[in-house]
Amino acid sequence: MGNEQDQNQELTTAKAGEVQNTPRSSEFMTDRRKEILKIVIKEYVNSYMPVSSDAIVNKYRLPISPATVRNEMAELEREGYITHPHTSAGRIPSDKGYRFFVEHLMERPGSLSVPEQHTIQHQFYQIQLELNEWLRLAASVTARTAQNVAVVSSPHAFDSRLKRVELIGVQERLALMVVVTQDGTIKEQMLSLDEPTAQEELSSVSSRLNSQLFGQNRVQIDNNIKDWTDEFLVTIANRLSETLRSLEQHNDTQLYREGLANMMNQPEFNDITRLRQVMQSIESGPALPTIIPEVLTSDEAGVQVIIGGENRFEDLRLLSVVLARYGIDGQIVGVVGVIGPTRMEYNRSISTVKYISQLMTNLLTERSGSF
Amino acid sequence: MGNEQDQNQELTTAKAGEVQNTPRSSEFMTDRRKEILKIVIKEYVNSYMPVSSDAIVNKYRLPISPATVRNEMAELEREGYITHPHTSAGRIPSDKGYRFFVEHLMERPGSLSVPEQHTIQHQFYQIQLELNEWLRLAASVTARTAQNVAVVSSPHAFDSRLKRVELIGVQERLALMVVVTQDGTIKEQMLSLDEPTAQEELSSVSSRLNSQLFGQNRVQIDNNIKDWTDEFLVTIANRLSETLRSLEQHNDTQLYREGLANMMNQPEFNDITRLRQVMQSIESGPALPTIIPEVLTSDEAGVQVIIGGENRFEDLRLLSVVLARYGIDGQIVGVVGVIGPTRMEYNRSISTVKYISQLMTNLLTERSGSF
DNA sequence: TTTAGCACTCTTAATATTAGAGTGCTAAAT
DNA sequence: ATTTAGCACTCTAATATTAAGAGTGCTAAA
Repeated sequence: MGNEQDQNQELTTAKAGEVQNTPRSSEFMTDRRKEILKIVIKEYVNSYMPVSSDAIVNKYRLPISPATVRNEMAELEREGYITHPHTSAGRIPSDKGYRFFVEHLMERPGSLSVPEQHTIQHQFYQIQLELNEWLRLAASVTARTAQNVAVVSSPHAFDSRLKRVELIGVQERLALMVVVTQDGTIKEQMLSLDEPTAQEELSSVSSRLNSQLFGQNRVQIDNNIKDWTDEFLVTIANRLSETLRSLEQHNDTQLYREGLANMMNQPEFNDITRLRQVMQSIESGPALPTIIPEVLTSDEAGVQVIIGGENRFEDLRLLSVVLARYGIDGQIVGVVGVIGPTRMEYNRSISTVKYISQLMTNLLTERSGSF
Repeated sequence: MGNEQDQNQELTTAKAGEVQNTPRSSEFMTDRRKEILKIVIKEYVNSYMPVSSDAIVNKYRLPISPATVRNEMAELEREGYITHPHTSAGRIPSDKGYRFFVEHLMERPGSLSVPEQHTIQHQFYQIQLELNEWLRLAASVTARTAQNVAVVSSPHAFDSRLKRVELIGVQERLALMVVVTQDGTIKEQMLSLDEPTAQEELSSVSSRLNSQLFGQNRVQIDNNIKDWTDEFLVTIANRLSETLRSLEQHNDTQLYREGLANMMNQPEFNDITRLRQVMQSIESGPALPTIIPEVLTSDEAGVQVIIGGENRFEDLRLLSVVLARYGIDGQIVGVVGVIGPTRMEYNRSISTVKYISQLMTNLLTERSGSF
């Protein structure tokens, strides 16, 4: 409220605007146009109602007339930053408008508020120790904080090195193999054995594997066992190597989704067709499985924003995705993100994703000490 | 088609019906009325269209007139087995009608078709070894087979006995504890330690725990460690005991849901309000967390069917739930189920749930050999 | 360059109209 | 004692009609 009034003081005529402070990146985007675009987005994000020239002038007490605003909006539309749903409707932002907003207009996404940080930290403290569920819980916290759908991918290791392997007999011919890697990943796998095997033998095998293969990655292990002779030992070592390989492959990546309900209630999804389309995109569409590996390998380290599919993902047309990597680059990384309607609070989503990815990185770092 | 014609031969007059074969359980439900109810349900399940007297007579070539059918339908309605959406619409089954159908009219749900069984078995073969994901995969297979939403609860143990515990150093003061119980459950837990501790010491502790506490449950362990003196050993043993307790408590139960998309496309959910309501019930409603523990402790061993919430669960009003227990009674059990609109193919859902619960039981049994 | 004024367009809601589907009831037929 | 033909009646669903109002774009004046 007070905020809006402050900003209006910069807002007199276009000329005055152009003369002012910021080194303008484009001839077209005068300060006044920026301001109008900003207001259109702000209002539309809050209300999901097309924004009219009158409303802008009245609500924000601008020292210019609705007609002037209309002229400017017409220009903004010509350049593709906003549109009309129909002739006699107010303006709504286009994807290009959101893009410009996110890059130039939005207040720099700061941190979340301190109380919020505390709430999240508190929840994370509990997550920390619950290895099985921590990704799901992280997704759930993210969804709640960003008030949208959250996705979290299980972390993917680039070079898994054995920290420890245990073999536990389950039945005469069935054993459980638990593999822990240097980066803290745990993978369980059942092995069916050709011969009945006692726990003593399994223990002896695992202790030999531990002492001889500790700290090695898949390639080293494969090399190492080439000239081993004990057939049983080699069989198990092979299974171990396979397990490490499966960790490095993407097909092990799991995606946790939470908070569909948050998004479902947004007014843009009062249209049943859209709601269904959007749900399916998120549950089983092709976009996420494409984007996530990209983010994992991207050079960009920070938060990435994809608005309305950005012409690449048809099924994300109505959605925006805010993503960041978490983990330790080059060793073990995953993705955490927020999905919502293009009309989302970008600032909040970005802050959330940034903060949570940070926390998740800390957790992983802790867990993967090279101790 | 041929099937329907066969059945019609029993269908002449009400009197003839009453005289016939089956020992009738109620005065009211003559064979003819049963047949009509059956047809109404069958048609409605296929088409989601209210079923008219004419349609019944024509499509099934009944040797009676539409007027007679109307009279019978009026009776069925008076007794609450079917209803009208409005005066000039055909009949649709009520929950009571579905209930009667499931109990008396439906062909006994047999097994799934052999090819289907093979498909499922094939998928299960892969699930078998993937311990981390097997529940999710089971849910996913169930959803696909029943063409509805599937839920699977993680199995809950009544009396967890230690099979093996391993401690793996992660950082100086951070260790990973992996607990495997007799019934094959694996639980990982991070421990933060008061003092820096080397792997050797951790290994020595775990081997002592293994040898002294093998096969014991939480109570026995608590008893056992009372007079231990090694402080560190006691600390760890306590954490172990806590972990076993958490396995026995319900708060560890996780619910896997799959196939929301299947249900979303049903025509009854063209109404956006219903769709949202139903999604929320399934994602976060109170009904499932109430029902599942009931099923876990119920005397009823077979498949249970809850139609339209059966007056107990307001948020399931539009849904039916088909549930069965899997696992080993008294040791470790979970729940697998199918959720869909009340207008579901009960036969198929029941067969599916029956078959899958069977397979899951086998898997668990295999895994929990008292070897 | 800005703005007042105004014609114009399009949406949305409300209201009417109509055809047809399917029933319930009555009275005749078996 | 059932069953059925016949028919009046009810309600839906689709389509058209109307009217009010929101908000624009354009023109001409400030």
